[in-house]
Amino acid sequence: MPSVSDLDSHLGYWLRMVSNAVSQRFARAMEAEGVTVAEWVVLRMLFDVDGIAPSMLAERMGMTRGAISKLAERLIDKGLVARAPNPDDKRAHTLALTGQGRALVPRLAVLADDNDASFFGALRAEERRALRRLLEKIAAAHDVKTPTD
Amino acid sequence: MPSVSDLDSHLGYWLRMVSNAVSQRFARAMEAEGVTVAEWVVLRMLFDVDGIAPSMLAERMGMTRGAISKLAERLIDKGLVARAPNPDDKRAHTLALTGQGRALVPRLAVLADDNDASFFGALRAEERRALRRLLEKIAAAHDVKTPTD
DNA sequence: TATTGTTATACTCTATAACTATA
DNA sequence: TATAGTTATAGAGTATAACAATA
Repeated sequence: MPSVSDLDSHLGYWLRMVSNAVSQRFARAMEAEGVTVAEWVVLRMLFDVDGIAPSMLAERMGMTRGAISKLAERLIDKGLVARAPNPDDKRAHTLALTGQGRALVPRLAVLADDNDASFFGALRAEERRALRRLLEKIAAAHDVKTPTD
Repeated sequence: MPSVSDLDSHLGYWLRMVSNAVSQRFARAMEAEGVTVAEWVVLRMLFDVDGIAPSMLAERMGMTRGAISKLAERLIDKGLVARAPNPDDKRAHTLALTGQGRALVPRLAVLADDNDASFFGALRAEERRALRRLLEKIAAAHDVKTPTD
């Protein structure tokens, strides 16, 4: 008979449960620094490319411009990011870290490293490499946005 | 120098990006049936254990009772789930699928199967098994809630 | 007209805490 | 007092669409 597949037969199910657990734990760790996971990603990207248009950020993060606007607003309120007009195109803006934001990123990076280490420490180094490779393969096949695009 | 680790050096980052992509795609597919991903999980669980207390459901899904109440309310409004008083303990309730809910689950299961197949079809069968095993290992090490607990 | 960015609106997910009824 | 469940409140994440300014 064509019966109903089990919930846990779906890889998507496992992926979601594990990913949510990792993210929730990370979010808790970053609460002490007053930052959310999505905010961390923005800060980390700005750390590298300092000075980028909101639309570019949206493109790289796979989000809409509206969502980026909201994120940026919160980071500006927190004094971590600054928004500047673009002299060449008066419609355009540029987002960049403030000194405070730039100083915060390394501290957050430590939390990210720690969280990763403690969570994926359940795997051997070889298994971690395998997981990484599998995730990258799926991402590549489905145009999942990645920070190095 | 003790510089800042790259975003994509974190497994948690990749996991989140891929998981979000899978879930978003699944959510889109189920929109046509008027159901969300969280609702699907509840329906699928009720399909097996028909007749369960909200508190048990919360336990199994790793959610709070408040969150389950809200989910249940929506499913009741949609006519997919029924809430009944428990005669033995007048504080307690029981959640169960309606006929309509029970009829819907197999259709949703097909969508879940299709989504899984199309997303993880980028991997060979052997790789899918490996991914599954790695995720289960992490889940086991961190008390991530699973449907078969 | 098209594009950049913001703002308004809306909905899901989730958590905490207050509350009600019962034990 | 403790427990089962609901309800209230709040914030994060996300999307769509309307809007303003500029190109």
